[in-house]
Amino acid sequence: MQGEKLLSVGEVARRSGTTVSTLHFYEASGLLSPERSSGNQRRYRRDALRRVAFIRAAQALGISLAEIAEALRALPEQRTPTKADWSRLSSGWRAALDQRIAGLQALRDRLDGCIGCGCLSLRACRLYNPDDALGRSGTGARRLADHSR
Amino acid sequence: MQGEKLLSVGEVARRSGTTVSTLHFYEASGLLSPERSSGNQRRYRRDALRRVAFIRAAQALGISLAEIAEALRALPEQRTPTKADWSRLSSGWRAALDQRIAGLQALRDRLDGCIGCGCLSLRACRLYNPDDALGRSGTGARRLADHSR
DNA sequence: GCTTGACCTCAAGTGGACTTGAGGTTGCAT
DNA sequence: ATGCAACCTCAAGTCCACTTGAGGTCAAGC
Repeated sequence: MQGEKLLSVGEVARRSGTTVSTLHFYEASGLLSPERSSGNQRRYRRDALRRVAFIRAAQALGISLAEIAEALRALPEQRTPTKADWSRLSSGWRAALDQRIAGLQALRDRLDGCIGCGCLSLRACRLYNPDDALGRSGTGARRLADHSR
Repeated sequence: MQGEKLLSVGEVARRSGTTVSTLHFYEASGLLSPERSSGNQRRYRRDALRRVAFIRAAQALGISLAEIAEALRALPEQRTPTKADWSRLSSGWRAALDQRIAGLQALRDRLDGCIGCGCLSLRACRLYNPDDALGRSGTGARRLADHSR
C-alpha cells in the first residue's frame, strides 16, 4: 500500500483554491505539515485538500487560525483521521455555528425592529441599547457575505 | 432649542462601551465628526451614541469600517437623520445580513452532512468539495460567536 | 547539458482595526 | 490659584492573515 500519489504545493494550491504562499503560511502556523521530497519540496497527501477545505470552512465560521490549529492538533497528524475524530471536531464547530447564526438572527430581529421606526432619532432603540454585548468580538467579522473570490 | 447637552469623549466611550482611542480612531476614519469645545475638546451630540451602536452592529454584520463610513456619508452629518435615511440604510444591511445568515446555514447543512460520515477519509465530501466558493472572503470573519467581553 | 518553470527560505511589507505612549493642555473642584 | 483627572495630537506599535520580494535550487523536456 502507500501507493498514494503525493501532491506538490502548486497542485494543492490550485485544487484547494488557495495560493502557494498561503500554504506556506499555514504550514508555518502549524496547520499543515507535508512531507518533503528528496529535493526538499513539499509533498502533500491527498487528505491535505480536505484539511485545507476544513480550515477555510472553519474560518468562515469565524474561527481563528490559532483555534483551528489547536483543534487540528487533536487529529492525528500523519494518519488519516477516523470518523470519530472528525465528528468530535465538527460537531463542536456545529455548536459554534449555531450560536453564531442565532446571534445574527437576533441582530436581524433588532434591525427589523428599527427599520422604519425612525430609530436614529428616537431615544429608546433596541439597536442603540441592546443590553447584551453586541459590541466587540475580536476584530469583528468581515464581509462574510462576499462570496466573490 | 439646541438645548441638547453635549457629551465628552469619555462619556461617549463609557456609554457606548468603546474606548476613547476607538472614538478617536473612528473620527480619523470619518465615521464621526464631533464638534469641539472652546478648548478643543470633542463634544458629541447624543445621537453619536446611536451612530456608534450602528457602527458596532454593522461590524457584527461583517461590514468593514470603510463601507460603514461610506454608508454613513449618505446621512446628514450635522442633522439628526430622518426616518427615511435610516430605513434606507438599515434595510440594505438587512439584506446583507439575510445573505450572511443563509450562507452560514448552508455551511451548517454541509457540516451536518459531514458529521459522522467519516468525511475526512472519504473522497467525495461536500465540505471538501463545495463547488461554490466558500473560501476566502476578506480576511475572514472572526469569532463572531464570542459574546464575552 | 541547458533552459524554464515550479519550487525553496527568509525577511519585510500590507491592510484593517485598533492600542500605546510621549509630551503637552483644559476644566472643574477645592 | 492650584491640583489633578480628563482631555489633546501625533507617531509608533500590535495582532492577524496573508502577500511580496530577493536570491537561490530542483526537475523535466528538448
